[in-house]
Amino acid sequence: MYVTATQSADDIPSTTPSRPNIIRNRTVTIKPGKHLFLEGDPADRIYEVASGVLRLTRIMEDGRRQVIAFGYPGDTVGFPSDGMYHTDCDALVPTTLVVHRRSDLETACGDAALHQRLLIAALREISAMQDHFMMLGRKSSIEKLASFLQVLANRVGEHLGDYNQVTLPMTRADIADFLGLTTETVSRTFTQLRKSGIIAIDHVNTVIILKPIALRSIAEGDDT
Amino acid sequence: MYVTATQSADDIPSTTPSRPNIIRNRTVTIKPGKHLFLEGDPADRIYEVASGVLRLTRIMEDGRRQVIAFGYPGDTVGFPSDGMYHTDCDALVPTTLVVHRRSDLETACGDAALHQRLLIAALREISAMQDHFMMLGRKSSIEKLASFLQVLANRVGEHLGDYNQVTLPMTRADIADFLGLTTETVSRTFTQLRKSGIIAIDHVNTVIILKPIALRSIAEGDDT
DNA sequence: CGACGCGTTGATATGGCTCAAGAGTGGTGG
DNA sequence: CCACCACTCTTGAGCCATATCAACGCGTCG
Repeated sequence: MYVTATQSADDIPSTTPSRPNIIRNRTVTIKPGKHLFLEGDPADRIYEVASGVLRLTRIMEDGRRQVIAFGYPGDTVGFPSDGMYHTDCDALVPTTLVVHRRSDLETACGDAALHQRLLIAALREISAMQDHFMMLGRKSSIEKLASFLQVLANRVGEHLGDYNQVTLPMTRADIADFLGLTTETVSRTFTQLRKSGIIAIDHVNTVIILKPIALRSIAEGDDT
Repeated sequence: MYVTATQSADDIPSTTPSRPNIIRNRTVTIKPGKHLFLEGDPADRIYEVASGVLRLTRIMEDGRRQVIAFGYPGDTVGFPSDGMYHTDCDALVPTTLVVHRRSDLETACGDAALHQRLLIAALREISAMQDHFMMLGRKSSIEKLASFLQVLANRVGEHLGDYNQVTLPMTRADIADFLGLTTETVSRTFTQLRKSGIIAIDHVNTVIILKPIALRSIAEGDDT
């Protein structure tokens, strides 16, 4: 019962608050490169990622970009403030989303369990962002990249024999803008991790973690 | 009816969810240097700053510190995730707080208006953190400091004739750890803004904004 | 008065940026 | 199937913004 392909979220018909879940929990899919919403758009919907990967970005007038987050399955995006979105959001790969209405989060009078789930997601978001602050403000480039791989490995790593394999759907530029670095530095740092035997790089976007403990100790800064 | 001085928030008696607001909206004050909570503490309370200034910090094992936020009147702190706090929180000046129970946020079955207010605060927090990301990841030291002063001036600036005066209750080290810089760089950047006539510095912790437009254009990066 | 914490300033070091060139990769059309 | 093009990734060389190390002034407090 998916709404296929390029249908925009805005095409979803509104339903009255009292309607049952079967209508409210609509699903949409979006294609790579397509925007789910833009900064400043009125925020009527909240999205849970069911499959795929989203990219949340902020852009300054002069073009400097910050990737705020990558949205993986289980993540919720589109929390509104002042009734609008505060980031751009697009898809890195074909992505399936469960659509909720903003009122599902903001008013408790509908589905209480859903309301609770969205709220918990917002609180988890705050916590995750606090981690990210430490990363952006106080970590070296190698610590940043190690932390990044560490988190991805835990969340979406696939076991490959003894090792953990991570597929990166984003470009080096995306990683750079997420970590507050340049693409060149990200590339060099990948090389550094590879040459020290901590990771192996299959195709550019496939990383195998050979020494998870070493990776973790770099990420935490126990190392130097 | 304030709970004075050093009484910890944990001393507040629990009330059943159905009890009226008069008990639930308790107020506490904490003194400078005293901790309201620490990272990892079980999070049973959420606090609204009524007066004063709080400091929210994260510390790495090797001592590196990131100031996550300063909590000014109107701000809400202590959003829990996994049932615990994820930052340390202490006071920079004597601070008065309205105490809410975690369940006031997490369950909608009590005071609906309060629930709503805490929820909005959480969403505003997410939005504010997104701004901060851009600052940490992509701005130069002078842009960071200009943004910081800009935000403070808007929120807590006092009009002083034609100018806007901001009192800084935090040290240079706090500002540095908030902006992802060192105290030396913060100090030098203050000097730079002062020498260019954009701000004046009265006592160390009192800044007068002489050229708000110039400050803003630096903060936004319209400048270079 | 002395000691300590904080802020400023100077000198030097360096991590990550910038600029530049080339190598890999994927898509497209002939 | 191959040639070409566009785009991404990698690597190198040099530079610059910010960190680091160090000295000193100033105010506060015991």
